[in-house]
Amino acid sequence: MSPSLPVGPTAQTSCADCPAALSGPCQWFAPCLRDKIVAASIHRRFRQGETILPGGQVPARVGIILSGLVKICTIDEHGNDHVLQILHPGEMVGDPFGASVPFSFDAATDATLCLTQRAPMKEAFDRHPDSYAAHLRIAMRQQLELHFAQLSMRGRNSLQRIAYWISTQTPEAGPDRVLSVRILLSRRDLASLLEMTVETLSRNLHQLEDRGVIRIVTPERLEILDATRLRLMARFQDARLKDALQRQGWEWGARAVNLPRFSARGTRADQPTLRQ
Amino acid sequence: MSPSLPVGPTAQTSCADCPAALSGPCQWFAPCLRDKIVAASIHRRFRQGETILPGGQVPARVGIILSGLVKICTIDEHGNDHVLQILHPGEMVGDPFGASVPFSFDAATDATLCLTQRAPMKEAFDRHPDSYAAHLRIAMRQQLELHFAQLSMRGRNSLQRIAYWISTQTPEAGPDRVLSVRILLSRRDLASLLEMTVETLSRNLHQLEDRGVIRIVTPERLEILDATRLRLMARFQDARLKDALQRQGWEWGARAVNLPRFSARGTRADQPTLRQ
DNA sequence: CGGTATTTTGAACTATCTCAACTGGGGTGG
DNA sequence: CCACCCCAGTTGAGATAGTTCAAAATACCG
Repeated sequence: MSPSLPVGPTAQTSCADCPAALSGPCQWFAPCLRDKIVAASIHRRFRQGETILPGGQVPARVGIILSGLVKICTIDEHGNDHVLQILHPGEMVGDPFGASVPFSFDAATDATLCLTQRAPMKEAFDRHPDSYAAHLRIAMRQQLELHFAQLSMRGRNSLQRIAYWISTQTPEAGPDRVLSVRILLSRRDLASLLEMTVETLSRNLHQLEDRGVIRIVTPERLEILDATRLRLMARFQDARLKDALQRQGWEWGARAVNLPRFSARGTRADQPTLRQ
Repeated sequence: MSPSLPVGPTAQTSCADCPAALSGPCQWFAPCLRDKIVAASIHRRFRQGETILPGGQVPARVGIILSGLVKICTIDEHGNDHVLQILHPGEMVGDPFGASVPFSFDAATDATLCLTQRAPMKEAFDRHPDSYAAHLRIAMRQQLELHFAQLSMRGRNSLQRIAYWISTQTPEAGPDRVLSVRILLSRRDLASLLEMTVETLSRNLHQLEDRGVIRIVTPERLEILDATRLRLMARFQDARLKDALQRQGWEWGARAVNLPRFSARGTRADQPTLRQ
């Protein structure tokens, strides 16, 4: 078993169709290190509702989601839990550096995870400082996603939030090119994620149906009849964001918007930052 | 100017009382690199409401907040902006690795920032891979804070949210040991941050006063009369979280809570993860 | 089929928003 | 110096989205 072989025999079967193979941490490491990690990995199936990692724990392993959905949730003092975020295949459960997160990670659907011992992974990180940068990028991206999720709630009513959520789901194109979305989450989880009661969720879904935007085939299967109107209702801001990304060449403090009463006051003296 | 000198003459005045001196990125680097960065830094004052960094820009500099508060905000299509997060002295504005963030950073109060050219800082990061780890830790902490902020909204009514916000502020002990809080944010910003209108904010503050929990000395100065009741109203979960952190020795999938219909079904066959 | 869990519907209730008017302090200009 | 203005903050009253509680309907599974 020479260390130059990319993957060992056990790994070959495991990693061939791994959704994290391209995005996850496994590919940051040199083959020899990767082998070690793979050797320390196990696949494990979790049933819907099962707790994968309870809050406040520092687990001996980190997990990468292979299939299914994982919900980050917190249980308040009344026993009702709030879904904060949904994690998809390829994303990580648990911090590889051993930080304890005070939220519980539960299987939102039946799910399989690739569990890796944290110790060898930590070692691999230390030997490959580059991997820190890679992991950092991912962390920043997740934070950005969180900000967006937060944004998708602000100033939106329940109908708009559902419309938004549906339009973020990647639809499957059916036989006659009808776009359909499968709701993998239970009504309870989805309602909690979208900050509303199951009742309003149900009512609003049917309101969307009444307005001819979607069709509820079965409770877990929707057809999107009017994608444009759906996005309008969701107040999708793609356009605005793209615009923002295109404006270039900004410098610090070059523009002041939203001036309250200071507009006329104050010295415009020191503007040390323009150019370079 | 030998590279072994910890700080150059310009820096000495600047960095002596820097709030980021202990927590910020400056202290991750070796003195010689730090000098270079300090040489490329400028202090700059921003007035309340001034835009420090508009959304979607990749600035040539990153800033560290020295004093004042910075709001991360986004302007929706109707022109009203939503405050997503408040940054405090010591925290960073702009990504040192040049990621463009689609949110605008505005001065919530008059504020001073230490602006550093991104290029030399990036260089310092690359030469000191350890600094990646340090920065990663900070990123994770910020993400955790975000999750908490999100949590502080869920399932809470406006009164509870204000109570929560007040109890997160660090109070100053007055002369006769009366705890007082200075509200640096405008009502508009605070209301936006807490997801309510200025009217409800005002009403709820006065309701807290009527209930004898706080006293509104001036619109921007509160006295906390009953800290215990305030925390109760805020539904502070410190206790629960501490509990969670104390439970140790957890392993993956050892416990299943919240079992829906799968409780009786399914094989309990493969539990490959216990011990080690 | 029969029992159970989930989803949907209904109707009363309530927190929050909206719109509009009022207040008071600080700065401005006569 | 005083009157005025302007704006942030406060208060009031009506409108409404969303909750709550309760019950019916549907889907799921042995």
